[in-house]
Amino acid sequence: MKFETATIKDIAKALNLSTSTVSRALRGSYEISPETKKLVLEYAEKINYRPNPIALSLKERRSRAIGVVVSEIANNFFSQAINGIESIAYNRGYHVIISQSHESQEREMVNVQHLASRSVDGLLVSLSSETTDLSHLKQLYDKGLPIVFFDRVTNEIDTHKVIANNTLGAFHATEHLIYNGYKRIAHITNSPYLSITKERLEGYKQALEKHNIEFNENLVKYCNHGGMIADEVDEAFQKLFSGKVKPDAIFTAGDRITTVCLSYYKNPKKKYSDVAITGFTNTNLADLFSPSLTTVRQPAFEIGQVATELLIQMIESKRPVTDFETRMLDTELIIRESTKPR
Amino acid sequence: MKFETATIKDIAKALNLSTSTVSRALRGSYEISPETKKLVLEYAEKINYRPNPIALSLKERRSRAIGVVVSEIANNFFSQAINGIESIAYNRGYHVIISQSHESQEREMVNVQHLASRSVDGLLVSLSSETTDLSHLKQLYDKGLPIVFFDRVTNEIDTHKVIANNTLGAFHATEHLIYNGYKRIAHITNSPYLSITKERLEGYKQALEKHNIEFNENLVKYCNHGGMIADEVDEAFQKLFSGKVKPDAIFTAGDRITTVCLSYYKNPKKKYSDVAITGFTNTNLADLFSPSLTTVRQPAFEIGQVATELLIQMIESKRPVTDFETRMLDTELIIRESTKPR
DNA sequence: TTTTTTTATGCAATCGTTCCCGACAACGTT
DNA sequence: AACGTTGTCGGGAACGATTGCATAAAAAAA
Repeated sequence: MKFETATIKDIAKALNLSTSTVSRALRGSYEISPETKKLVLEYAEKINYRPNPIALSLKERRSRAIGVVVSEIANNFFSQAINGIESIAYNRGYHVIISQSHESQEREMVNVQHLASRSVDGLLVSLSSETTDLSHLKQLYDKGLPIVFFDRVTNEIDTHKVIANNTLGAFHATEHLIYNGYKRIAHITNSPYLSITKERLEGYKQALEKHNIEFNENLVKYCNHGGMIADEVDEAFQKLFSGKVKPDAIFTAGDRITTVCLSYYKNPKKKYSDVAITGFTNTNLADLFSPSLTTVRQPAFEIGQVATELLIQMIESKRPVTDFETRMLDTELIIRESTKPR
Repeated sequence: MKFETATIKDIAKALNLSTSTVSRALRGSYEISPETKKLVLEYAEKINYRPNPIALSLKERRSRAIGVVVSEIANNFFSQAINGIESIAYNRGYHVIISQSHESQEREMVNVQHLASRSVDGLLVSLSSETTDLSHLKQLYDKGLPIVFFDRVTNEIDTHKVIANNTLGAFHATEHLIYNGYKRIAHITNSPYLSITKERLEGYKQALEKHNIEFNENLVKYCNHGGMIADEVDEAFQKLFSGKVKPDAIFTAGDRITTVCLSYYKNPKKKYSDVAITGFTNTNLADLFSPSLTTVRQPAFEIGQVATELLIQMIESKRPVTDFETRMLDTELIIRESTKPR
């Protein structure tokens, strides 16, 4: 099945003009006489002419499209960030092409390759939890493809980065637990490769240190796929509560981990009602859980916006950008029942 | 900032061959001698040559991209459906470009225009709740752009459609409420323009009729933006409970409406504990609510898959497709606490 | 009337790729 | 020796749009 659109040639033929004249008339060039211009414009309108963006891309060597690579759009943080990305991109005349890595380095590489090779003008990337090898991105970046990282960033590539203040967010959440009397605070977190994991762990440690609570390695559990595989969260949870020293609070890092944890937490057989729980998540259903969930909320929409602005700035810059910044946006601790003093 | 990639010309020049020979060697044409082929292939590999998809699109008059138009990716149903779409599309070598209408006819039109004009080979559409005028889609469809509707469909365009069995799903949910002793069952639903609204209302009515409960117009409230604007759900809720005959159960249609309703339902000031609640939603957090929520779950992933298969079939068909089908997939009623007998 | 200037238009190259032809060896057949 | 095959390869035209340059006709200046 083929889909035929009117081209500049059709107009030229119909009006007995050359394609150049039509092209210029369409773009309102002063060289074209008002009558011809009017003729062309009216005919173009009549047959509903639209310039072929693909031909334009080829000519101008740009596609006016930006690629987004995230792990899962079903994750609240990312769907909100994408809304932020779109809000800026569409206003500036850019398409947004979204692809998901599903936390797999393999799929991330394939998607990036797919998006690159001149079909996008720039990339907005949040790394998968599996990613340790950045050569696929580095190669493209070195060739001149603008890339901005957001949320899950890397130090291996020197470019703009936009992140939440994860360390401070984790610090506040942990300190909040401490203030409410909790002492054995477990931390279930994402893959240790991720920047967000390191930053949040750091905040967690800082809060413990400030309040003279000794850091206990055994209270930190890593879920290498960010909770995408429920089993790994299950295992982390089991291990935490099968040890000698059971935690009296859980601090989770990551949307998926938080909700999956909550479902174990609500296990009807075992009672965890003495255990406090809080975590990073951007769900807007936290009020509806029982107990309602204390959350660390990231400014996802704004992160998406800022990252997009920086990327478009890079794309449209005449000279290579060499001065890079890392924008950090504050998180918000929303206190609800799940962390109240017992 | 510009991003340079190696082209077939670079290879030709380096190897002192013509572009045609290089092109043929790369595609493994039998006309090229094994030695030349090897030479070209090795050099291409060395400089990491990737064919320019834009040039290919222009030449082949197809982009190997399909456009998706949904109201909100943050909606669980849609993000799951998109996963289904992707799973098929990527395997068949198609890109997926997602755009959101945010329940606005205006934005839907802009996005569709943007996606069309030869930059996508076909469209997967779920209409916005505001859409009454389909001329933008009709025009493109008549020109030969393959379109498949899913979830929120229309009769005005004769093409493939993929939907959940909304009528039966609504019927089962309503009947379940009736079996559990509820009699004054309210129905809070989406915009009356939408196919899903009509179908679910129909199922609701059928269940009432079967059990000899008179249909009461006042128990049905419409939220014209599918719950995107919390106020309209608020109003619907208020009206239902300010009347003389208060409902003893609520049946909601739509992800957003269901969760927003739940938050009013959990209003700490007013007590709705006698009121049962259930609705269409694809959240996987229903277990975590309090009370845990009885839901009608749609096979979102499968709907996305089937729609994509049908679309690609249309795109790749040599002759215009004239035989259209409407695939209907079963929903699943998952019974939890929120509808238990009181 | 002739020359210069202005105005309006067309030609052709370009972007990267494919593919229809045509070119031209090195054969084998008559 | 003349011709047809076969195997390799290059030339060049597309695909749709833009744009520098050339050029025709018309208008203005000489």
